[in-house]
Amino acid sequence: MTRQRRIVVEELRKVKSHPTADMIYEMVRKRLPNISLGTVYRNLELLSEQGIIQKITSGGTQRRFDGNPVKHSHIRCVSCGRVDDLQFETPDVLTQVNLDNGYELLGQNVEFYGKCPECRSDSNT
Amino acid sequence: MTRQRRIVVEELRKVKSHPTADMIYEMVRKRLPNISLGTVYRNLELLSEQGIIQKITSGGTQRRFDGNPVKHSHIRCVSCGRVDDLQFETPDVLTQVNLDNGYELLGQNVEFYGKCPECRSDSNT
DNA sequence: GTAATTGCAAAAATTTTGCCTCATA
DNA sequence: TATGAGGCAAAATTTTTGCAATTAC
Repeated sequence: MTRQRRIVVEELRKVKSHPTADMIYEMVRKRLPNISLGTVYRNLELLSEQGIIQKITSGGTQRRFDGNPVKHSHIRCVSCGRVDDLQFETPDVLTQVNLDNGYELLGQNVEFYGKCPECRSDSNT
Repeated sequence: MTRQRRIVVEELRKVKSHPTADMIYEMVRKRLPNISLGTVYRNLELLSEQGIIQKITSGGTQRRFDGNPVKHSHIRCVSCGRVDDLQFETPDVLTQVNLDNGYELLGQNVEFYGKCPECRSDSNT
């Protein structure tokens, strides 16, 4: 666990948002001005493989990361792409789905989408 | 509705899989050898804005598209990234979630993940 | 001391765009 | 025929990688 890796995790955990790799790069750079974007990518990849953070499925073009390793639901703004956590307990109906397609079911996640407070007020102007 | 756009839709509807833009490009190219990748991208974007097809949130680095404009659930293979449709009716508990975060709720989707038949047998060898 | 990691820069991969020509309605 | 769309190629964006130097344990 290098300094770079530790600080990537710390910065990611500091925010409740779900930043993209280059947002994280900018955040980390305030503390480690010499860190390179490649290192940030390499660490995000490693950390998510190890289950210390998670990659979240993204609607847009860029990946987003979540400092919370525990699966939970998100809501994504359809206007600006921002992703927030959502208090939501996965109901049993989801975990007990019966697959008939040959897949081994490993998990599930509910994705909500909507319009975030900022974008709502933008469209009111 | 040009020939290119029509054939993009036709090819996308032909498959039950959820191809990436360049997979669609290759499929369409068999019928229209001169089509350009840019056109495919432009049409996929337009068609999904118009609700004729949909972009689906993807775990990986590339976007995937779905020829079926009706929202439905998917299961993604954690090994190979392949995405299949899933017969699954959204339960009421999901549509009646009470948000307290200022978002306007527009919809929701359940994402399942697992290991596809091919990848299951790969790991058995 | 050894193996893993970093920084840097180049490359790869994916998506978007400008511009001029051509096709569609 | 006017407008929107296509083809091509360049650019922009996002992610990955090779390599020599450095760091963690």
